Amino acid sequence: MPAAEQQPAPPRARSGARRAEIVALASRMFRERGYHAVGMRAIAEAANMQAASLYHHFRSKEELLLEAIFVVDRDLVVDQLPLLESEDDDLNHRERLAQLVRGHVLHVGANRDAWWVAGRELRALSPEKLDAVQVYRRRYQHAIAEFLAAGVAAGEFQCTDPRLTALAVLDMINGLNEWFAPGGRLGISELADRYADLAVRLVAASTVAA
Amino acid sequence: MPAAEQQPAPPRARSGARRAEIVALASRMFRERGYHAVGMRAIAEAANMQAASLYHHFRSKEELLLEAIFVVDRDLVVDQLPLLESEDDDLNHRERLAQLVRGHVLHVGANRDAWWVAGRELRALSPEKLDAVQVYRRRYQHAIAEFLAAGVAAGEFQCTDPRLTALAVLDMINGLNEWFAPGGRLGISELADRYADLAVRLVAASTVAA
DNA sequence: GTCTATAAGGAGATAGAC
DNA sequence: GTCTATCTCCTTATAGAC
Repeated sequence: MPAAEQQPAPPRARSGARRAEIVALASRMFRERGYHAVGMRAIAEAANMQAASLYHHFRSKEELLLEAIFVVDRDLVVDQLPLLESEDDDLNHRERLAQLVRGHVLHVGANRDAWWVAGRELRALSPEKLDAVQVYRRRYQHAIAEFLAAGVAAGEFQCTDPRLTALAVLDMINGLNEWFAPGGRLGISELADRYADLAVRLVAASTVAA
Repeated sequence: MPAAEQQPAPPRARSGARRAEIVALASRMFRERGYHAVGMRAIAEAANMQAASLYHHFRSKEELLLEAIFVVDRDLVVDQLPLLESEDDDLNHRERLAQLVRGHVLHVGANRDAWWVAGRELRALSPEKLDAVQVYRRRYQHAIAEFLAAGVAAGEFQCTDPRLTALAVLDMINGLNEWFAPGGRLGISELADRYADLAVRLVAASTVAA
């Protein structure tokens, strides 16, 4: 995560360690109480510093939010796209879909705070920052829709509206973040398997013999 | 909606018309900008009054929020439960599930603002008010899980974990509210039909010939 | 039922010392 | 890189006139 930060770079701090700590900590607070309900003073207190010191690391509260959201959206796309786009794979579409869903569920489980914030606090971003995030999001949705369509063409899937089904699958997975908590009835890896099964059922051309 | 308001009643205004207008208007603003980002002054301005006048109609901003959330959650349960609980129906489980999903999708489409707020601003409620809402929500989830289990027992459904599948179906539908907008590629009644199909695919015991 | 005026406090952000 | 002190503005909510 703290790799590859050679962008135009914010005018103040650009280094990683402390900055990343603060982002993680703010993500958790945003998740628990909501972006607008958490003040810079509260974040500073959790980081054992004064509010003014936060402005050495971040230009504004919104930059803090963007960092939490953007990194997660970008990471998921980077992790998952190869699975969708590789053509010369020896896996069939059904197995690749299952892998994709498992990977997505595990990513959500491993980054609950950031996913929660990414899912619910987009509105707090300025239009330009919002666009930067949604570029990744649209690319992911589009890739999944294309993949489902390819599965239909290959005779493995049956799906009247790949775009809609892609959204339905993603919404199903993202909803998990609303109620999942470690230590519950089902662990995240069990959930990954079950959601993969559910997704396959949504598109499989006929009943599947495992 | 404005019927049956003979509860203990808030100490100030208890009548309906203006109050309901303000709730609807606040719901839209909460949806667009978020509960904490919308001040009482902004709500008052939209209602063509001063902030202080709002406190004649509502004891607090939180009471306004509760009204938006609670009515919607309660209404959905009241509308949908009969479909799940009636036993002597001549419809099979598959058709009843399809009806349930259609009803839910249409309800979301018809109450977008309120559903959005109910889905995302629960945290802003005090613990007692939150509980009052979640009683309805849990009842609905439980009824669906039981219904799926009954469908399995009847040999119509195949479903290894009805509780999880109930959550997955609900999350899939509620996700719709994130991206649905009237005038888009698909209208709400088309979406209702397609989501009903998807839900049936998730649980049907074998491929379904319509 | 709506108003004006205001209380009491919190917000994001900045200046400038160290 | 962190501090103290402060600016400016906005927040929810109330008091009391009309």
